[in-house]
Amino acid sequence: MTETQRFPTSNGMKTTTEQKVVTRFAPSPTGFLSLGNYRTALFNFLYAKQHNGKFILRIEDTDKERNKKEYERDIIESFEWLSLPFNEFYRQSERTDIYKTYLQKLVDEDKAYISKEEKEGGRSEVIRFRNQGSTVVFNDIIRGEISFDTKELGDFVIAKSMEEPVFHFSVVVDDFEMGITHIIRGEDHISNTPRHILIQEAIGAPRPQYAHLPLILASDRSKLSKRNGAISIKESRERGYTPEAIINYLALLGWNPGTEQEIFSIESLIQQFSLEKIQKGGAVFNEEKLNWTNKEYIRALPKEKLMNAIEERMSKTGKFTGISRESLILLTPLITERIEKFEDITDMAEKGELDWFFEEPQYIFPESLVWKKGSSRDEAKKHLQALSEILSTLSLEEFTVEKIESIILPYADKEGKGNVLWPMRFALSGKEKSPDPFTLACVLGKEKTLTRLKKAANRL
RNA sequence: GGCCCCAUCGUCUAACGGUCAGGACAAAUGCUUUUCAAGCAUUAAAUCGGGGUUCGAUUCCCCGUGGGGUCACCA
Repeated sequence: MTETQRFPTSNGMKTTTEQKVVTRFAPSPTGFLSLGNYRTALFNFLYAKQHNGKFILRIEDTDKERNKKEYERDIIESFEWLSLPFNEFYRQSERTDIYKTYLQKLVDEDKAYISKEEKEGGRSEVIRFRNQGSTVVFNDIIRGEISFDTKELGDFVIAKSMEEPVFHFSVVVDDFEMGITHIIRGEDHISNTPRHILIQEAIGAPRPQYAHLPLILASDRSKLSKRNGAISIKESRERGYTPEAIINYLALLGWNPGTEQEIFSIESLIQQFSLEKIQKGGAVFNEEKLNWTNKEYIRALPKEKLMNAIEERMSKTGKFTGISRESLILLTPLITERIEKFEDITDMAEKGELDWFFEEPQYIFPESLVWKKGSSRDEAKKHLQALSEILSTLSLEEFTVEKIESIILPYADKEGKGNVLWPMRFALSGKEKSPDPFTLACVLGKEKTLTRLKKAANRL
C-alpha cells in the first residue's frame, strides 16, 4: 500500500471562517444498503470530514407500507462494519410533529391548501403546494447551472394528510432544521430539486449547495439495481470483501484526484477528495476491478487475520476440522496468493483444490504421473524412488522449502526438471494443478511426503 | 413522448487550447526453478458525427446522434 501524498503543508482545505459544513445521507429502509447508495454516503462523509463538519444519518421512513426495521438495522450495521461514523442520527417517523407545524404554517399562509379529491375508497383529502409556476435556476457543484420550468409540476402533493408528509416535504424541512449546507445525492434527484427549492422558499429556508452524483450503472449502462447485478454491503461482506477495499473502489467510481494513485486509505481520501473533480457521466460498476482492489488489501492484511479468515471459511465447508496451527501457518500463503476475496477460499475447497492436504491421492490414472514432454513410466518410477531416498536423508527439522529445494534441484537439473518435478508434484498432490512440489512436501511433512512418493512409484 | 443530465481505450479514468492522447482493471504474448497462482516485461485498445471559433481543438460554441435519469397520495 503506498500513499503518494501525505498531509501537504498548504493545500486546498477551506479555512474555518466559512460556515460549518453539514452533510447527510438519507436512505429509505426499503432494502439492503447497496454499494451505490453507500458510495453516496461515503462522499457525504468524506466531504464533511474534510471540512471538519458534521455528517448526519437520517432514515427516511415515512412510507409505512414499504419500510422494514430489518433494513434500518442493515444500514446501521453496514455503517459500523465499514467504520463510517455519523455524528447524528434521525428517523423521520419520529418527527411528524415538526412536519405538521410547517405544513400548518403553509396552509395558514395559503401557500398550500387542503384539496378534496375523489379516490376509489379511502382517503379523499391531500395537501397540495400552491405552485406559481416560475422558472427555477440552481447551481450544481458538479454540473453547473441547471434550470427548470416548474409550470408543468402543477400544484404537487406535499402531504397525504397533516400527519403524513410526502418525501419532498419532509426532506426540505429536515434539511433546514438540521442545518444541512451541502446536499450530495444521486443524479436521479435532479428532477426533484426544483420542487424542493420551491418548498424551501415557501418555508423560508436558505438554499443549500447541491451536488448531484453520477449514477452507478450496470454493464448494460442502465441504472444499477437489484435486478441487474447490484450488490449490497451485506452481500459483499459475505463474499469476503474487506471494508477498506470497498471504500477504495467506490471512491474511485466517478471520482479521482487527477493523479495515478490507485490505493487510498480513508485518511488520504478525506484529504484528497473534492466535489469538483467528480465525473459527470455515469460509471459502470466493474466487479473485476473491485476484485483486484480487494486482492491488494488482502495481501496487505496481517497473517493472523488471514489465518482466521481461512479457518473460518474452511470450517464452513466441513473440512479443516482440527487442523494444527503449524499447518495453517504453512497453508495460509498458498491460499492467500490464489484468492481475490475470502469467498474464493470456499470455492477452492469445494472444487477440491486443497484435497491434497486432507487426503492421500488415489492415482487413478498412473500415466498422469509421467511428464508429458518426453518421459516414460519407467523413468518416472525411477525418479520417484530416487526422490524418496534423497528426502529421507533430511531430518524433520530440515524439512523446509529451502532445504528440500536445495537438495532436489541438483538431481532435477541433471535428469531434466520436468521429468523429475512433475512426477514429484503429481505424486504429492494428485492434481494437474497445485502449488510447487517443494512447498507441497514441506506442508505435508516428511512422513506423508515419503509415503506418497513410494505409493506413487508402486503404481507405475 | 415532455423535461433534465451526460458523451476519451471493453471498463474506471488523466490531459492551463499545443502531449507520441497518460495510468489502472480486464485481454494477449513472453520471461521466471515442471503445472496452477503470484511476480516481471511487452503488445493491442479511445477522443460519437457534422459544422463553427482559433495559427492550433479531447478541451470553447451550435446542430445532430447515442446513452441515461425523471415524469406517484415511493423515497
